[in-house]
Amino acid sequence: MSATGSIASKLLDWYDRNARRLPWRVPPGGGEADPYRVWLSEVMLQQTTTAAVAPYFAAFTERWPTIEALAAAPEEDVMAAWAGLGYYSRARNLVKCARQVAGMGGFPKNEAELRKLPGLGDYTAAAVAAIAFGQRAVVVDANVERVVARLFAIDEPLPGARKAIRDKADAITPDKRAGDFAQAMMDLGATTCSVRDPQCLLCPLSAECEGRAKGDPARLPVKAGKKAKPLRQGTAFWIERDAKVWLVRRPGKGMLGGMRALPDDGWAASGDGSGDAPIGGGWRAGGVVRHGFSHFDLELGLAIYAGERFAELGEGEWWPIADIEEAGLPTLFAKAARLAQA
DNA sequence: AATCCGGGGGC
DNA sequence: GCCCCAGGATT
Repeated sequence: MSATGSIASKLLDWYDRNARRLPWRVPPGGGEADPYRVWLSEVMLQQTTTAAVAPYFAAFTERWPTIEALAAAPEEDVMAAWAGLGYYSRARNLVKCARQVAGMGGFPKNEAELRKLPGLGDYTAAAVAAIAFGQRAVVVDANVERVVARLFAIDEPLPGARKAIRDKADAITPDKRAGDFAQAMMDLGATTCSVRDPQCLLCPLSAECEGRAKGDPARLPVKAGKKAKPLRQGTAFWIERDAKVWLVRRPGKGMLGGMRALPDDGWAASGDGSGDAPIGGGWRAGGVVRHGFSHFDLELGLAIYAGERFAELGEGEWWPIADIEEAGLPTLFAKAARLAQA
């Protein structure tokens, strides 16, 4: 057997004995996967840990058991159900994709067609093709990047090394059991071949691993340096009347796009907020919320309304404060709402 | 090729 | 605090 073929068979053998049990996963040898559940889980798992996804996956599949059910749901219901999971363009694309696929009578079964669907990039299209449809596809996520960079001692820093890594992943991907192979690589990267502390003594590929042979596999993959995150300041406005609070809908694109929110002063990654309140009258300081986003940190001051000029309010809705949990506020504004009621 | 886009867990 | 995570879309 060739060296690359040996890697796949050793890994699959390891997977048969050590596969993680995950809510969206069919165990090895456990039968057919449901493409809807595979797709839904893969989208939720984009840049998101399995622990964070689990409760959302349970809630979504309970509420919308099929892609037809999801396709029929109002977009705002899906957005609210996604609240707290982050990267909200995923939720908008989820609805768009569900409606498209339901209209087509089901998911396309090959990678190239899957790749055309909204919210499916190179990774997700390959993962669905392999896991849901058993197609041979080269599935490369952050786990696979790490395992492959170590296995072949690839020193070039990411993201420049992407092509070399993909080529090596292609070379070791088997024709059969491509879905199990992909999940096995991810399990290996998530458990044994972990970021800080690779457990080479437990690894089924240790004999083939060039990174281990060279010593210090934990240094791989090498990553380019990151930019410093700027600190931005902004204000959110708590306007309360008759046990209700004034909420707005954020624009469809950009930060927290399409999500329900407190009115704010236009803070952004590129600069501080204006400090301007949505209506005139008296305001008092209600404290500060600190929140980290992927590319900047935010200090969000909370201003609490003490006036009566409610007629000046523009577009929005009065939301019962007792039901604030159901408003689907992203975490930043959920924190601010808790502060306002404290 | 860079940049924008969330949030939470682990150390 | 810092790094990371079953990435995709846009520019």
